[in-house]
Amino acid sequence: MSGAGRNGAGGGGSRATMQRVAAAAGVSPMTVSNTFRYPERVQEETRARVLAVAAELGYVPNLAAGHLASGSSRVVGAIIPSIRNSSFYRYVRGLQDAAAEQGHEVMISLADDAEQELAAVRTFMGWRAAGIVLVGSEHHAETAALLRAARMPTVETWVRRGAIDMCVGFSVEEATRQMVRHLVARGRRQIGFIGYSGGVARRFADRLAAFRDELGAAGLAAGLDYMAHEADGFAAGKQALEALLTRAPGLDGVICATDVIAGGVIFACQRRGIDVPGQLAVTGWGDYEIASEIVPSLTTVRPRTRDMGRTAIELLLSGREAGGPPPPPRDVGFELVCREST
Amino acid sequence: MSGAGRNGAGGGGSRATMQRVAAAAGVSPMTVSNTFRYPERVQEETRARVLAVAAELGYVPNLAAGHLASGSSRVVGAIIPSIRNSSFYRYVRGLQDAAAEQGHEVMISLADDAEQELAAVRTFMGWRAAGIVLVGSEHHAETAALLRAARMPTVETWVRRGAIDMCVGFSVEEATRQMVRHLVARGRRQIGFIGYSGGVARRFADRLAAFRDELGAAGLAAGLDYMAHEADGFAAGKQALEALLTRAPGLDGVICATDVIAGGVIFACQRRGIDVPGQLAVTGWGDYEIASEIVPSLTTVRPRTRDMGRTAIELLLSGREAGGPPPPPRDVGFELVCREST
DNA sequence: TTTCCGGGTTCCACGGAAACG
DNA sequence: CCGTTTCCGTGGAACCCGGAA
Repeated sequence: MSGAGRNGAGGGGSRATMQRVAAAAGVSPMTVSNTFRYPERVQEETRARVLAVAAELGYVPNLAAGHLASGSSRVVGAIIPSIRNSSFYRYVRGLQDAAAEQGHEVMISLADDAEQELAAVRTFMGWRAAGIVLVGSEHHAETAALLRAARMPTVETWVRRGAIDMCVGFSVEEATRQMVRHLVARGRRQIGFIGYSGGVARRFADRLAAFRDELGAAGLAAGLDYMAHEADGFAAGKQALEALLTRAPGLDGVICATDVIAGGVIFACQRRGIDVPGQLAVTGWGDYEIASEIVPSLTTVRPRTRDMGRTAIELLLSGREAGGPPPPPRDVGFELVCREST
Repeated sequence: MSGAGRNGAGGGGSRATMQRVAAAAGVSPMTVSNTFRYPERVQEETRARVLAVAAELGYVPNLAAGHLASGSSRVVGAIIPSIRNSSFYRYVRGLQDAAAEQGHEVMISLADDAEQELAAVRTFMGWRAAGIVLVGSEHHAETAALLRAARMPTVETWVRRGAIDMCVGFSVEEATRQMVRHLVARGRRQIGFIGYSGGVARRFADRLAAFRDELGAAGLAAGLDYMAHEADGFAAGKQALEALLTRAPGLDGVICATDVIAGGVIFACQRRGIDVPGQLAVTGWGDYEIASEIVPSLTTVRPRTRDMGRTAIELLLSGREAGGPPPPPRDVGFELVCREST
């Protein structure tokens, strides 16, 4: 750790403070402060001089000090489980755009499991973020306790029932039911479901239940499901397809928990010479970009991820009374996109 | 009660401070501080009591205040241009893992253009981050000026020549040359190159030059290249393939700037009935997961993205003397992965 | 403008208890 | 047996940088 100087010298590098800039520019510290926070309050000439000196010294106002003095930080923390797929991209863009409109910044932290998520929550709380956005409603017990005890404004996304504070999502049950009805209407009779096991498994529990329920309602058997290891993306599809075909050689439809799994299924079908959708109908989830490009293109669920991001910020920065009841869950809806694979 | 402070604003909601925790636990603020920063200095019994009270109040030490007081932050800012593909995932994991080992946190900010990148740099500098990691060497002029003036430790990644401070990457020229030689050795004679235009175009300039140079060295014509619009992922491949085939109906090999473009090319070939690799050899870049799963699987370049992330952190936290010369660029290498598509 | 914090850390002083002579 | 040293947990004072009255 290079015990660099007691103070400054090493590390952060920036020795520039408001005082120094003020001295160098021949103005008072207050003027420097105003130059950055309320430029219109400072005469143009003065402002230009201050900015020039600041640029020369590499000075940027110390947000930590500002935050401490003003008591409000303009940072929103977003914790996401993975950046491997494009729907999170749109989601994060939604967060950032909406936050920027209100003069806030979004900081992102990646967390693959509940443990890491908790650590990230601690950090954001340490920064006294204006709010925190999580994905899903499965968290470390301590995460929920901490956020609630601190009354940190929190939004859980991608789910319709939050466990902590506010939430925004869409009905995965309804989407799953529509998928099943779609396949049944296309004449499919032996339909399987592929999800992920592991830490994210519970995220798929509702879908699996809806899948079974709707199949039952259609008078079809509902025992065909397979949970692939979550670390496998496309490979999960291959693995699952093999398992399902062993159990049900007459399988003629498969509902996948993500477009990536569905893509893996399609690739596996290409290798095994199975015709999609002739022999097997395949559906995905998420409407990632690959869904519209793969051959055959993929029937999938398109959630309004960008809206979800925007709505999360809206909820977070709505300025609800601390202690007041949380606003009701928001539903941004989804859309069934039918393509060649069914 | 909620608006305890002079300016409520509803903000963080957390009114828990060290003082309050100390009072509630019947100890001095110092003991609370020690409990969190140097647990071993505090007697176990006292520590347990403090932690219990802290949990109850939802108290987490205020990092802004801490950083202000100590003059050093344990945050590394990473700015990445996109989270649409899996190589950034591994890269970010590398950053986070390495940072965690040294007790640091990585905060991520997404920036699609130089303007946004500069804003993110400002924010991280405002928080007095311990260091900043950027992607590429194409930045806003002010970005470089600011970072240098403030002596902010900075690492540029994915490139071998940095413009600011330190850098880590691998030789894209050498990788491109190997690709070309690989295709030529496979008997290809009309080889095209597909990259992206727009803001990221310059990132591909070196590759394009190496492509032309190596083709020339092989005695082949090197006029076949196409820059697709960067917003298009897979679709760019389709678009580019059509353009190239129009110009060169005998096209028998194509080098793509990313696996996603290559995937798009393969999908387009499937639609047009072009046999890959029979009629057309296709190569990608990045070894995203799809490369090994798509049919046919993709010959591609596998950069050591995870190592790149780790190395970036290593450089950043190496504790170099402020003002000293930056360490030489680091090369983490790459690997040519040959698969079915060639 | 000046002054006074905000919330925490660093450095050092304090005092009780155990160990030593 | 008592006085003194050592150790260690705890608390006090002086800041860190910028915002608001």
